[in-house]
Amino acid sequence: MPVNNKEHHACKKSLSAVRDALDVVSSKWKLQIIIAIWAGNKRFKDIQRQIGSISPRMLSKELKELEEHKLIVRQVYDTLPVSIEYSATPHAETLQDLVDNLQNWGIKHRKVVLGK
Amino acid sequence: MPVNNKEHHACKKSLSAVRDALDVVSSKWKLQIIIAIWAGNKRFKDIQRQIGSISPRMLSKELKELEEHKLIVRQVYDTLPVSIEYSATPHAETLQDLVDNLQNWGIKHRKVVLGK
DNA sequence: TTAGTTGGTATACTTTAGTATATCGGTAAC
DNA sequence: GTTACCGATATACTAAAGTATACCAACTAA
Repeated sequence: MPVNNKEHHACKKSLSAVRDALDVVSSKWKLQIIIAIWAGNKRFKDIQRQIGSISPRMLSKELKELEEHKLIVRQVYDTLPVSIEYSATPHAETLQDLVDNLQNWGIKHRKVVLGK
Repeated sequence: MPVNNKEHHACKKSLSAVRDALDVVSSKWKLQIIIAIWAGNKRFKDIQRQIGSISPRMLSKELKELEEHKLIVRQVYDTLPVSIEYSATPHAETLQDLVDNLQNWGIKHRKVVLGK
């Protein structure tokens, strides 16, 4: 990689944007939760059962953060008792490409490290 | 995002590859170190000075891990005293696209969260 | 002779992420 | 009336990541 290369410059210019992306994508549970919701699980307990190993504390915390990040929405239905449904936003769908890229690089990387 | 969607399936199929990529990319220092090396810094102290805030302990640890990941190589020169040079491998260059994607998603994401 | 550079290591600490487990008020089914 | 489900919260803990600071032997330049 040459010095002052255009791509190098593009890479260096903003690691804070990279950090923003990683805040979402690098946590142990956030992607798994979104995937569980994409798979049709809307309720707290459904998501918890789908993932299997997440504690209610973490699920609660991560759901709140995902909502703050506008990746999911929490809807309260006026039933008795109230029921609550989580759904993924269109913004969450934009994660798909990023996750694919991470995955593909991960596969390539493993081949390089393990000597193909 | 519909259930049983092809893209959804592709996303779910291997979160472990995503984890492999994140092992490299989500640490506080690894990318910064590679960027410092790309910028022409080859020696331990040069890299440390370039980054500015990294402790020698972390730099040492991260350099070792980057070498294990085959992203950099450590060369020992038979001078007096011995001098050591780090350089990035071609494999490290493949990170460029991934980092660009993370960065672009991060920028998009910030716009969404802050309401454009 | 003394101060500084090099490529680190050692020890101890804090901070962040994640785990484990018990509990809650309300409701519904048996 | 008791047991279980729902959507969580509370408290306490462990583990992983990162920080702070001092130090080292070998060498060099003033």
